[in-house]
Amino acid sequence: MNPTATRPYHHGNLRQALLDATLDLAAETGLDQVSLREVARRVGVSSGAPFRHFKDRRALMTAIAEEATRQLRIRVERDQQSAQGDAMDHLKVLGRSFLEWALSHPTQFRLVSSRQLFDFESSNSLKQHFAAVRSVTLALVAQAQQAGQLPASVPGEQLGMALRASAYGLARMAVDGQLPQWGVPASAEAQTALSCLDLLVETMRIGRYPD
Amino acid sequence: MNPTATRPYHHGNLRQALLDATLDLAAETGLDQVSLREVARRVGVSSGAPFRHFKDRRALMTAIAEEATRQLRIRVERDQQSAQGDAMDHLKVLGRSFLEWALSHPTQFRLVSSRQLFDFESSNSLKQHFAAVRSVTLALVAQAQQAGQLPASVPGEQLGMALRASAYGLARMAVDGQLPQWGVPASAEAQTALSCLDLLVETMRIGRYPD
DNA sequence: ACCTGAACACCGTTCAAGT
DNA sequence: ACCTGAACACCGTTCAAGT
Repeated sequence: MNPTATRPYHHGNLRQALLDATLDLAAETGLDQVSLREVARRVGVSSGAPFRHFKDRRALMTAIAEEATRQLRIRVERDQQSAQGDAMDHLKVLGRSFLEWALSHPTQFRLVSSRQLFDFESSNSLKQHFAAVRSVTLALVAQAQQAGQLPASVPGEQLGMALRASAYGLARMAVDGQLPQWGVPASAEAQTALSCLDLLVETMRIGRYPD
Repeated sequence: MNPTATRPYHHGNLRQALLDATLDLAAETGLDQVSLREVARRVGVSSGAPFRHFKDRRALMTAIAEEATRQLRIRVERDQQSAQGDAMDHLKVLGRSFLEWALSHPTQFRLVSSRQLFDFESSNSLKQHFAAVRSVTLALVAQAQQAGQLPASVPGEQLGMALRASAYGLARMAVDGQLPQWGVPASAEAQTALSCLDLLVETMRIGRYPD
C-alpha cells in the first residue's frame, strides 16, 4: 500500500497528464503559444520527458486531435440514435451535434480545423472518425433524396459537402466571435448559430417556404 | 547617379521586402513555420532589422492580413460593378469573388481566417475592409428580400451570415484539400466548389427547384 | 533615419546518465 | 521502463553602437 512503491516514476499516466495540461494551457493562451517545456513544467516533469511519449510536438497535437474527433464521432452517433423524424430532421440533428461540439470544445475545434498543427495523413484513427461522420452525412442525404426532400439531380456528395461547409463555417464564425459583427448579441450566439443551420437545411428541402 | 549614395541603407523598401519574403516562405513551409530571423536572412539583413518596421511578429502578420483583406475588398467591389442580373445573381458573383480569391491566395486566406496569428482588433483598416464586404452582402440580401427572392420573415443578417458561412466553409475545405474526401477529383476542385456555392444560393431562392 | 550584432530569455529535440 | 538535465541549434526581441 506504499503509493510511491507502485507509482512508475512521477505519474501513473504522464501521457494523459501532458494531453490534459496542453489543453488547459491552450484554453488560457491559445494553442500556438503552448510550448512543450511549459507543459512539462506544469506537470512537474523535466523538459525531455514528453519525448518519451510523443515523437515531437506535432505528435502530441495529433493525439489531441484524435481524441477530439473520436468524441465528435461518438456524440454524432449517439445523437443520431435518439433522433426523431425523417432524414431532414436527422440532418438538422447532425448539424446540431457538430455545432454544439465545436462551441463547447473551441480549442479542439480550432486544432482539428487548423490542419497545420497536427499530422492528419499519418493518423488512421483521425481519418476513420472523419470518414464515419462523413458517411452518416452522405447516408442521410441519400435517404432524403430518395424521399424526394432533396434534389436527386445533384450528386449526393455535393449536397453533403454543402451542408458540411455550412456547419463548419458557422461553427468557425461563432468560435471566432464574428457573430456580433452580424448583429447577433453575445447572449444569443449559440442559439442563433443553431437556428441559422436549421434555416440552411430547411431551405434546401424541396417544397418548403410555405409562406 | 551613384546607386549606393541614394539607397537609404540596404533596401529602398525593407518593409515591403519583408512582407514579400514572409509570403514566399509561407508558401514553402506554412505560415507558422516562418521565423523573422529566416525572413531577415533571406532579405539579407540583420536579425534586429525587421523590428525597425514592425513592433513584433504579430504586427508583421497583421500588415499582411491588412493587405490581403484590402485586395479581397477591391476584388469584390470590382466584380460587383461588372456583374449582370438581379440581386441573387450578384450574390453568386460575390461568392465567386470570395472563393476565387481564397483559392488563388491560400496563404493569405489561411492567415486571415486564423484570427490567431495577427491582431484583428488593433487594425482599423482590417475592420473596415471586412465591414465593406459584409455591407455589400447585406445590401444584396435586403434587395433580394424586397424582390421576394429571399424570405422576408428571416432577419437579413442571418441570411447574410448563412451565405458567408457557406462560402467560408467551402473555401476552407477546398484550400485544405478536403474535397477529394467528398468524391471530388483533384482536377475539378475549384469548379466544384464554385458550383456548390451556386447551388447553395440557388437553393435559398424562393420558388426554385423547377423540376 | 536606418541598420548591426551582441545579449537575454526563451524554444524543440537529443541523449548520455541515472533510478 | 521511464525520467533527468545538460547540450545544441534554433527563436523573438531589445538595445547600445555604428553609418
